[in-house]
Amino acid sequence: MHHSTVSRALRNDSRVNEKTRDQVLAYAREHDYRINMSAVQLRGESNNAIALIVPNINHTFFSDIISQLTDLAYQKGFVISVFQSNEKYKQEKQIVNTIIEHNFAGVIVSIAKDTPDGKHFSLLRNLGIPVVFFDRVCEDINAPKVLVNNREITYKAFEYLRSKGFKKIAHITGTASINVFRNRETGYQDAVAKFEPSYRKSVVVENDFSFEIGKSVFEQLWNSPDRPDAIISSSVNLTSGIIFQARVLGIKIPDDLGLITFGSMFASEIIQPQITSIEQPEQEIAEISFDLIEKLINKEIPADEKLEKEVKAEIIVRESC
Amino acid sequence: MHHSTVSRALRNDSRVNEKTRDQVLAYAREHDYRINMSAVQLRGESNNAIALIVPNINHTFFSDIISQLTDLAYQKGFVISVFQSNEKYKQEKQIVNTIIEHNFAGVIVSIAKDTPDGKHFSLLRNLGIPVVFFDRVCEDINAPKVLVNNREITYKAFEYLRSKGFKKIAHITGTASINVFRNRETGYQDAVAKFEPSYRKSVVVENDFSFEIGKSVFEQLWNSPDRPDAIISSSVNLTSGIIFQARVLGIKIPDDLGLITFGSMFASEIIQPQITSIEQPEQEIAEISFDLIEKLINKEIPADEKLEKEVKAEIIVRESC
DNA sequence: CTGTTAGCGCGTTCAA
DNA sequence: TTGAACGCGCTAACAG
Repeated sequence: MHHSTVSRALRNDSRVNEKTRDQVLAYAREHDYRINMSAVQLRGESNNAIALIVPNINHTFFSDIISQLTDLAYQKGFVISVFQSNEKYKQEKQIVNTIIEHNFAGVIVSIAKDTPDGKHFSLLRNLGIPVVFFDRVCEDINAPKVLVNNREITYKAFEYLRSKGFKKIAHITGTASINVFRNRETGYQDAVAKFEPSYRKSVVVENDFSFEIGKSVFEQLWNSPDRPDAIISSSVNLTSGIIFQARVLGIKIPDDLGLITFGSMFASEIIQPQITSIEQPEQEIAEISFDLIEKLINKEIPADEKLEKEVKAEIIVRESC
Repeated sequence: MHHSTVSRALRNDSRVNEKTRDQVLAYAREHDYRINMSAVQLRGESNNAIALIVPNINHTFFSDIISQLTDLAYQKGFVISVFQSNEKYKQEKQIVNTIIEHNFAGVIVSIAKDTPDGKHFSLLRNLGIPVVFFDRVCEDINAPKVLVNNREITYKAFEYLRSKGFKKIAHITGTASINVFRNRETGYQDAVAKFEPSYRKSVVVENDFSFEIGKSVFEQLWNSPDRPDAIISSSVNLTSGIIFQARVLGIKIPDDLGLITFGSMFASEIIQPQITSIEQPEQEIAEISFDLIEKLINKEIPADEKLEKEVKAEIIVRESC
């Protein structure tokens, strides 16, 4: 039997005799035959592996999205391959090289903190590998993007704190070079301008968000002349530090200090007081991102489409303000 | 210039003229030329992508190991590609198929809860792709394995609880079909036999460990005739539920109930009381696993070597017992 | 329905 | 030092 007949049989090509096909399949099963994807890809055939690049796997927001995407992809016959940039532009570029070399079908990405531009991603697209950005995006490149309403929700968080009687609301967030944190800051500034122009305090944490940084930033803030009576925190790691240090200093939440945090605290049920939080719709982000990359791979959308989808975070009211 | 000269130049083959090589490299850079890995692999060349299969990305133990492995791999020029089996044997087999089809250099794996045997992994090896198991392993296959001293540490946890005066120590753990939980149970049974033969209570949770399951299992246990005065819990998710429900029922930890949990609670600093925990050396597990897969890939170890490395978990004493 | 041929991009021969 | 020819495993196109 000729190998091209075998090839057809294995792909259930209708032109092959049933008996022949069954014979081939039986033999293949018997001998654990596997198609060689390298050869398939060499011929330019499609490929069902999608690369997912995240700054940090070890972070609830991203690991939730990874899980969701993996499940979605399986249902559609795709495989998600996860890469961690570790917040480093350099590693991100290395990953992009690997993706090019391994000829992935598409890429879903949330960029590292210090990624200055999207040249490496343009390159991907020039080589025919479509890219979808989510959450943290490159602004100098036209590509489908899934964004969170950070500006709006921060504004609303401020508004909510005010409605609870807090007057001196501070904002602890990340570097303005990332759209996510810049937009939160804009929302904060807008709210300050609207509601309480007399108090304004933003703390920008350039380091990685951590428990320790949260402790020290909070203590410094508390002991400064700008002592706030409420805080909007951009990260659960910082928030843990804030809660801990507040406890150390004998500060009562929410009596002495109101608190709203972006992100959900693991086991938030057993932390007292339970922290009011801004929850981002991870599942929706995953769904939209996957839908977009699938359409790009199938060329239903051009790869340089300027397409921005916004999803809405929401405030889950608990006990901290 | 002939393409084979170009090929040589790109690989820094010594037989090519320096001037020619520089010319080629300049041109390649200029045009963003990338080598086509499919073609390379088709020729049977090596490949620097290592697949990592975990039951759940969204779980501290595994996401820590993923992070560690990713960093280690980068330092050695490898790329880690993470796959989530979602605790499903079926998905695990699909992943193995993908790995075969994409011809990964090697696989590091911790198996799903319902994986009955290691046939799919034997297949990998028969096809020349080496496998290293860590934590949850297949017992019917000879391959390098990285194991945690679960039996011993559970025994010690029991011993420690006893030293604190607890008499009725229960064990909440997972299905005995997984080596990890079976060994913990053995450690528990050994300790019971040694120290306190009059009380013995194991609860095996077959479902996925979750906050809700933790709540209900604990409440049931507390209201049963076998009410314990201390618990060793196999999962932080279960533990959260236990803590929550204990609070609901007005049970004081550690006064009414002693508690030791496997795994670290996120933000454990702000949970009161702080929970005494059994911490597994994620970094060491990652290092040993990577070292083993690297040696297997380089054929410094035969792929079917029966090689078991044991790492030691340790008890971090906090306030819950 | 099945066989034949050609070529995907690369690296390895062998020859020049 | 370079070029030409071949084949890795597969599939599309064409021929039978």
